[in-house]
Amino acid sequence: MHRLDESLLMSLPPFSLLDRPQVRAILDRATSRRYDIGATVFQEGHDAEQFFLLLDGTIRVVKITADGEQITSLHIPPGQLFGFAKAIGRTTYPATAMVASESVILSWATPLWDTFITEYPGFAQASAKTVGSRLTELNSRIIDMSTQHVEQRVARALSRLVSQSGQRTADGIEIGFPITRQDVSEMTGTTLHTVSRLLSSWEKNGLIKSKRKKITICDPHRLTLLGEG
Amino acid sequence: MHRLDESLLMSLPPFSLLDRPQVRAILDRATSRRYDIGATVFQEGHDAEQFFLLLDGTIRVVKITADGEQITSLHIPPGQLFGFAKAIGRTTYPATAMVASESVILSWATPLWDTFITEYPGFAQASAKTVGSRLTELNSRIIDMSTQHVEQRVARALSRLVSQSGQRTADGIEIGFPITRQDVSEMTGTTLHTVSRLLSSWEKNGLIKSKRKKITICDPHRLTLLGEG
DNA sequence: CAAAGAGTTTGCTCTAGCGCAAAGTTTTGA
DNA sequence: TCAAAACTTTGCGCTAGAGCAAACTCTTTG
Repeated sequence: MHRLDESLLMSLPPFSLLDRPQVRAILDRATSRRYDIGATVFQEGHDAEQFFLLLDGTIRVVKITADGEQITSLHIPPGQLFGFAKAIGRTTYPATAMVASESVILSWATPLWDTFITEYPGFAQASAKTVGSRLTELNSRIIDMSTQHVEQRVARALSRLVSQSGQRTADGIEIGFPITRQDVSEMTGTTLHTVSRLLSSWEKNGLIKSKRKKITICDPHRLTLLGEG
Repeated sequence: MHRLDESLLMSLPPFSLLDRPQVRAILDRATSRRYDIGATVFQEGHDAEQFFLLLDGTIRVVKITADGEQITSLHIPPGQLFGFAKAIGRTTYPATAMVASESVILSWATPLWDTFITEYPGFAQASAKTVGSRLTELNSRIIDMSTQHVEQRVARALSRLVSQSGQRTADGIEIGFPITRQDVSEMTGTTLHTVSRLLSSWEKNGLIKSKRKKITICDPHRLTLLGEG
């Protein structure tokens, strides 16, 4: 394995408050690995032996409901820590992490978490921020679900995805990883049928374009308006 | 103000990993205050100047939606820390905390958070647990909202409330603070009408008893079954 | 003790969106 | 190259539950 280049990584959220030697020290203890699409990084309930940093790609974090249905609880964009059970006082992973698009992931053994937290206050602060933003995100999803209609929820979900991992293309901004109607329905608490109908009608209005597993937002502004009901 | 008795408080979650002198030190820096029902402890968006520990009573944490509607994001039972913006990397409160039943609350100036965290690893660990359980709770509410019908959601909400702050009475277990149909509807993303209808029908079946602002679960087991659909 | 206020119940109507079914399309892989 | 598998679209009927309206009951207060 080649040595990781700290200068490229220093600007990532978890490291932004650290100086170069600190980042160097942390990276020197990391393992880097590439994962294919569909791979499982860790599974709900398993012992949290490692924590992770997504360098490139997308991770989908899913929970399985009592009756076997699967729902997507969040998407991790590159540059974020995930699977840090230690930070939330757990010893097992609370959800399953799957690779949504080919990813490069750094990992560390869980015991290092405490080391980093105590040795690098900047790291502690940054990871608190991450946890905080998850909390905020979940909260606003609950609000959405309790007050918004599905059209608005789907619009918002797409907006979020685009802002996390959108990529400019000729037609507009495209969601940076393969995503099915089913996926979107799992994120918004609806059915793939309804999502399909919505996307079709939006496509007719020129709001989006979509292929199989691909969604491109042509008019992000109008989409946002839709989401605000 | 009289001196707080550390021996009574040592068993509370935030202190359970600390020894007596440590708890003593923390308590010596706390301010204790009683709040009447309906009072506001802090408001969303305001500078987080303090963090809190609920000794007795109940706190309702609410968020206001874009269109002015208010939704209850969680209830704090006695013994829990709340308003710890620092722990989630924020400088302002992310929600509003209102007093749901007459409460006694300890508070500390926010800068002390860092002091406690670094000086008392047990405190850091315990607060991570609290954050973690909030995360878990929100997550499972999202799952509920996306997969369960309102009858099941309401059943679960009542179960949660009862397990957090239930009090034995002659008829069964009663929710330990005044709560309206409207409140329940805000917790479950439905309307007070639907909640009222549900409670009425449950009352006919002998599952619950309810007065104005009071709900008593006569048959907790059957309620749980209902919640599992 | 009246009168206002706060909370609850119930009836009725209407529709968003689910569930089911079936056919179309794209991709995979043998 | 031809199935089979995976994904998507569309149609149709149906119901959970929202929205609205109105009456009822308990509580507070002047």
